[in-house]
Amino acid sequence: MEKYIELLKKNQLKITHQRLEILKYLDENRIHPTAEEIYTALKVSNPSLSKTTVYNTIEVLLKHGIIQALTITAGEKRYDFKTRHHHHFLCRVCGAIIDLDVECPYLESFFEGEHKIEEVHGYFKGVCKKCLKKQSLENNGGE
Amino acid sequence: MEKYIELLKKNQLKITHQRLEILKYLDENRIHPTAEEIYTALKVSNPSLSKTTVYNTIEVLLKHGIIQALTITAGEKRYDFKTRHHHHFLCRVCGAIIDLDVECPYLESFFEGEHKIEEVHGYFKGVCKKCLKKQSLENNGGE
DNA sequence: ATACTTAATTGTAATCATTACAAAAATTAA
DNA sequence: TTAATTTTTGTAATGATTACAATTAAGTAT
Repeated sequence: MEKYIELLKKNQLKITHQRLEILKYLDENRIHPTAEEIYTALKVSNPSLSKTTVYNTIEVLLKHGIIQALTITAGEKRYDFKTRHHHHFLCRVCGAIIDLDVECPYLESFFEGEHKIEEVHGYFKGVCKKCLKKQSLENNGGE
Repeated sequence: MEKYIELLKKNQLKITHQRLEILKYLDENRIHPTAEEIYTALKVSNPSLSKTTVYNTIEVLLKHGIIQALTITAGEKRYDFKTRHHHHFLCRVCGAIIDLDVECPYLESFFEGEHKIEEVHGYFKGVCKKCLKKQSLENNGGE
């Protein structure tokens, strides 16, 4: 828990029980959860937790660049600890969002003298490795 | 208007006044509008138009691959005539969404034996060329 | 440790985009 | 033109997010 206290201190944010819990959850559950998912998961052990607190905390963490928002699925935002740059893959079968370590090596050169790029988001959609394997087993193993 | 009739016929869709208007609007206004924007724009000349019709039509056009959805801005979906593959740039100053003709040449090789990629979305956020120019004029021209 | 000041948390209500649904109207084929 | 089937329409419901005011907690000085 000490690391989350340090993280908040470093950003001159007040250390509250709720913020620590949310940071811990995001750190230990790299599943790009929605606000709802964070709320539901933490409500169990923190019954007094309010959904508004989750939204407030997310907003503060975003503002300080501690987390980042994903808009890969429309109609809901998902959140991610900010680490090195990476892309995301959404599996349409199991719904998992998987981090991808691909990066286009010539990105910079594309924008010489053009727009100023501040954020790069790469989203891929399809079927993940695990679901592909499951499908192929079903097809071959079928009677 | 003949081209939109052909497009609907080719997809075995019923030719209705509303569908033709929506197709025409999307074709002539390549601004990646939201359902709301389409509705507001067409309501002027088609007062009987219902928002539900816009959503219904969008769904049908999506299903037939005539248009595609963008989730670059969270909380709302945006729609785009499906053309050759391209990425998108969102200007945080003027809000414009600009089509980009960049594509990563090594994309395919990244996924050898991995997940099955069905959609590729590249989103960039920052400040567009036009807004950059405006900003630099303001800075230099200011007394 | 106590009191004070300020900021965070909470719960409820409001908002915005989208979806569900049933009745009315329009399209297409005979 | 008529009949069968879809589409359109308007209203109501849903789901995520935001606004807001009262309560509570954190941090600082005493």
